[in-house]
Amino acid sequence: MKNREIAKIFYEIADMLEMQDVQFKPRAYRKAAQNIESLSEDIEEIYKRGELEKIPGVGKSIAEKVKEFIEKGSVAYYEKLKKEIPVNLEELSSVEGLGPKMIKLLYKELGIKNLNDLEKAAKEGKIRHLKGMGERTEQKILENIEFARKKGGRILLGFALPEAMKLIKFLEKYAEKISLAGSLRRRKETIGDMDILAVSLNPEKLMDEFTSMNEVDKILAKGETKSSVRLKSGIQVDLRIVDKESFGSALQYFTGSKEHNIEVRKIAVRNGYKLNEYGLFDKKSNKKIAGETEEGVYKALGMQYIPPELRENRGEVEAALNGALPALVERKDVRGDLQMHTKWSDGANTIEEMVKEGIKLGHSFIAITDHVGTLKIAGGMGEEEIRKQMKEIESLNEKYDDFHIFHGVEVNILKDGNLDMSRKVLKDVDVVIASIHSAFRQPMEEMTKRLLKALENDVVDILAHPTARIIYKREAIKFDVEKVFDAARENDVILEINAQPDRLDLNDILAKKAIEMGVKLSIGTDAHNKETLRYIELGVAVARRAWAEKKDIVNTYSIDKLEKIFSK
DNA sequence: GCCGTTTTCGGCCCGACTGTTTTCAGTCG
Repeated sequence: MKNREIAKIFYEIADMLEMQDVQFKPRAYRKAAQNIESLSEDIEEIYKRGELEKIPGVGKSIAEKVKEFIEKGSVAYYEKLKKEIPVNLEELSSVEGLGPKMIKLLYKELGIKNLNDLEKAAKEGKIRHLKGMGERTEQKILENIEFARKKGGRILLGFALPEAMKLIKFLEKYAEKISLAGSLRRRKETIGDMDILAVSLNPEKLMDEFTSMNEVDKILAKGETKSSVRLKSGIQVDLRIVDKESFGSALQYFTGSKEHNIEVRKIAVRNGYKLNEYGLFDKKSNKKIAGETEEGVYKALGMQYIPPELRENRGEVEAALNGALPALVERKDVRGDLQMHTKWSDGANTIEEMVKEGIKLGHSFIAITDHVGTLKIAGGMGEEEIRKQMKEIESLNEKYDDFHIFHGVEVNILKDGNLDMSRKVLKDVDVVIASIHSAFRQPMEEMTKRLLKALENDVVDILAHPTARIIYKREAIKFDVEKVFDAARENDVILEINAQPDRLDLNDILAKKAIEMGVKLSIGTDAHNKETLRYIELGVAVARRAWAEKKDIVNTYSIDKLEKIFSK
């Protein structure tokens, strides 16, 4: 898929146009980039059908550039702009506080093209003499370069969420109301920073407590209504305090996404209103229509309440206007976990320990899916061990009579698409999870064939972590998504949403696509110890971001129904 | 450069904080 590549080019064009003080075009390019980036379909397919201009935000001119990129692998307009200001935009704009205007100034005056140039100039005290700059700006740049290098920016949802909850728990003592906002509340797979919103009878005290928390490494800004700190863990946290009457509109505003808010504000304008963080106002009389609750704001705009996970401008605004939002699956609908490992292979706990933890989490079933076959690193079990494990699970099922343990295995899909275990054994276990662990450097067509062969194998129930990506570490494997998802549906194979924080695979976009294609999904934590069974909530988050309803997620089914599905 | 439930031309979301300023531009969300 060239979607990301193309989106990146348009984002950069937007920045470069902004450097040249071009009006409005940057916004147009950014919008197109955002829409292309979140397409679930390969943009080349859309191009082949001649439907590029049907993508929102893509008109004649941008469609031309997409076409040019697909056909020639480059965009002349982009190359031309790059020559005018030949800097490493991605690198430089990763430094907090550096935007297009400053980057341009730094290049024009000092020839700064990348982080190294920037650091050198700052250390030599050259930046402070530029117009609009000073000593403090220079100092800040130096500090932020170091940070930009160290962190690379974003952190995983699964790591940010517990930390954020801890802060909320501490701060709520000083607040009347408090909530997460921003990308964390939307449960994006990675988080740039944490946003917290609060109402307080004693705002000053709350700000003081916030900026003096143990976790704080540095206070970046402190004001009456907004403060920012950097935690020792490197995460930036913004706290905003608003009036009680504005809490709903502020929460809506600070939850974003930015693109979602732009759409919602347009609806407001269309109705003769104005929407900002203080409330929804009648434009003429300036009378406040709503603002205390988010629900009230959406309602006043004639929309259904939109759950935060959907607020990505992927069609939710239109759906909410039409009363057509999905009834999203909830954590409480999920009755069990469909992938985990124990001491039988590479896990840390026994089956019984996993059962007990599952019960604690409110599950009524789990699937034990240890590695089998020649995947020796993961302690793959042989045929005899599988039979022994079967006996242990049988007796545990008798012991815990309100709880059910499915006996499963996770089997490797070999390079040729065959499974790494004899069919005879696989037929005897309850549930077979197939997955790719060694991706080689297979071309897309071969990878597609490999997956299709596995999906067509009648013993396979679930395809786990289908793209095998590791966030920020390993690229997703490339395959023909349409063909593979079609085959999953036709062969009644469930696709997994793997809930490991660095996997989240399928991701929200692909999972949404799978649902649209009629494929069923499962959530598996892939836990290798009992503590990480709690990652189930990350899987639910991805499902919700994928617009999944209860019926789309098999973890919500009864044990009987699952047994039938697995014995297909 | 895109778009249309007033529009095929004339609009395009809105406000806080910072650092430099003495009234504001740039950045961020």
